[in-house]
Amino acid sequence: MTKPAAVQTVGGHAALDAFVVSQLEAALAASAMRVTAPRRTILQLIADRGGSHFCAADLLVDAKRRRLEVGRATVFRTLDLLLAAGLIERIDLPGGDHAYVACQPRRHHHHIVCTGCGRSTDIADAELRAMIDAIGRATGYVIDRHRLELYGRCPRCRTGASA
Amino acid sequence: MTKPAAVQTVGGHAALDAFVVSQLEAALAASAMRVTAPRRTILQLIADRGGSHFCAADLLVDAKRRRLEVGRATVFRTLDLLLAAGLIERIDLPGGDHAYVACQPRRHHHHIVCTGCGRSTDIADAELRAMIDAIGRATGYVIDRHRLELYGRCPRCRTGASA
DNA sequence: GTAGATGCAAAACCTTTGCATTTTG
DNA sequence: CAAAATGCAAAGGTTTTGCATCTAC
Repeated sequence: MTKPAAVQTVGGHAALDAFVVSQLEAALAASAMRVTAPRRTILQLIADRGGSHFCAADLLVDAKRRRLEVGRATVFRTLDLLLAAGLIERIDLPGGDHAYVACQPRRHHHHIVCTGCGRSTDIADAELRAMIDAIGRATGYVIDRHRLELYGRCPRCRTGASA
Repeated sequence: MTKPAAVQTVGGHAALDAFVVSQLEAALAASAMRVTAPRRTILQLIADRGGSHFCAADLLVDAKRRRLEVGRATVFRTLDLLLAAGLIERIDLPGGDHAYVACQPRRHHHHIVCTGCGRSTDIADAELRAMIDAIGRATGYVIDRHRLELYGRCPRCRTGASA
């Protein structure tokens, strides 16, 4: 049996906390995109989710609750933007719906999503690359993209709540 | 560096070919669900896709083209059924949309999806389990579910067409 | 004969788009 | 000031649902 080591978490939800504006400006300015109030608002809403996954509708609800003005269309457009910038990533929940999570920009990684609190942690696993190469050799495929998602219960949820 | 072996393909699209009806009857009868004409039709449509991924709309189109009668609602309902029975699985394409693929029933595995022809192959990789355990240990999560999807070009598409 | 399945069409959803107005750089 | 972004509302597409009818067991 192999001994898979080299597992390294690369940080998770803190990614958008204080950096919010700087990350945004860096990413957007670099692409000739403008830093606007609605975009700041949306980034803030995402940051305030504390790392839990969310979908467009969630943000709209949060915004409405906090009486922040953002249009539906703008939320969708901004999510696409953040996705392209690598500040958020699309994940697919076990149930079948999809959501987004804030994550380390521009670095390949995977996610563990807690089925308890919905928070996610980024994972960088060099091992995976080797395994994928082996699968490619075994099947004859040239594998050029992959996606790994893990679901479970985070330390906090295991000790805190029951179940 | 680890030497990931134990990669074993467990067969792919042939799963629904001849077995169609028997599989269906086995799975459905076991759940007090009925074997009906529309369900057979849908299974046939899936089988005839030759292993390529598809979505509900694709089947509707195929059905219309072949003048087979199936209602929209029935297609959706049957897909849910087959999903629950493990005869098909939901996958998520790189582009973001999701689709289904026929696969080995009731055995845990992963998919390689060819970005050329859309066909998929099932993969059983024992290695992955070890890696996931390691990630669990490293992060403190209790991982109870995972999803791995690989995308690339299959041997046929690499040799046949260019690009 | 009866529980379960079908089909239709309407409803519910989610996401995108057109366009006039506002804002950023 | 020009280009880009916003917001609204309407359009588009997909999946679900209610209900009367039909059918497998």
